[in-house]
Amino acid sequence: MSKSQAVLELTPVQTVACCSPLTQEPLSGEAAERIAHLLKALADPVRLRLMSLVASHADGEACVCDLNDAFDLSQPTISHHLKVLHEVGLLDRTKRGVWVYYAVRTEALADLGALIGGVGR
Amino acid sequence: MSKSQAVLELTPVQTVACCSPLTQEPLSGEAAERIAHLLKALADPVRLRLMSLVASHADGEACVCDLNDAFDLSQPTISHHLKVLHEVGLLDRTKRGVWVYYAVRTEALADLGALIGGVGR
DNA sequence: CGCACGTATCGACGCCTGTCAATATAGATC
DNA sequence: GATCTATATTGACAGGCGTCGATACGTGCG
Repeated sequence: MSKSQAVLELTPVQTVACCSPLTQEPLSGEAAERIAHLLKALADPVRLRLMSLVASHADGEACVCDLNDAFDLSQPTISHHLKVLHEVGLLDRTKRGVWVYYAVRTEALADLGALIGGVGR
Repeated sequence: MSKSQAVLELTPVQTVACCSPLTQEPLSGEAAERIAHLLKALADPVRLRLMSLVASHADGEACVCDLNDAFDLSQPTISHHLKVLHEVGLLDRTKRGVWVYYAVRTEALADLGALIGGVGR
């Protein structure tokens, strides 16, 4: 129950970044669970558009208020999707005053891409 | 209702292989739907293990009977997962006699990886 | 202090999906 | 043709997930 192991905290992406490409050797059940969890976070049209919106925004970060306007969805829904992406380590979160800015963790995306695509590192 | 447009049939991977990386420009809603559909196919622990099992099998293809044994799941369930992977174009299907062999479409996986990882082509 | 505004959390609802048992289909063998 | 084996399909059920409205939290401002 204690959350005292903060020293070893890794985001889901980080626990996966080390793995060899999908096609190199049979995946352990545990590794498969971790990767699937990560992919599920990305496997939603709204979240994909959020990632690409944030990434292609000036300065590589975007305020939630900007993102809300890009969709016909309620604000809590967008907030929910951003939380999912942040929790797996695909988005960074920064609060400045009342506004919250999200930025894409480019190296996390790259690791995931390499894992799937099977390109060496 | 007619299935007479076979000439233009593309697997989901093929309709997506052309796109620029996620981070390059904002995704259209339609493109996001297509990519999400693809990623959903891959975002399951059983299907990930199936892909890696098939890929690392001798000759790059595996018989369904081999795959069944690798899981504690019913045969219809494995068959279902293989169908999902085949339908989006990630697995090739070949029938030889009574046996069915699946093979990984490596270039499809590579395209998807590049799309996510953002590496140029 | 009190209010307005940006963002997050909560609870509920409906749909999608992974799983199974039962059954169907198709090829091989006798 | 009858039967056996490998794979696919069907229908049903439970749990997961995307969405919303309502509400809470927190920060800046008058």
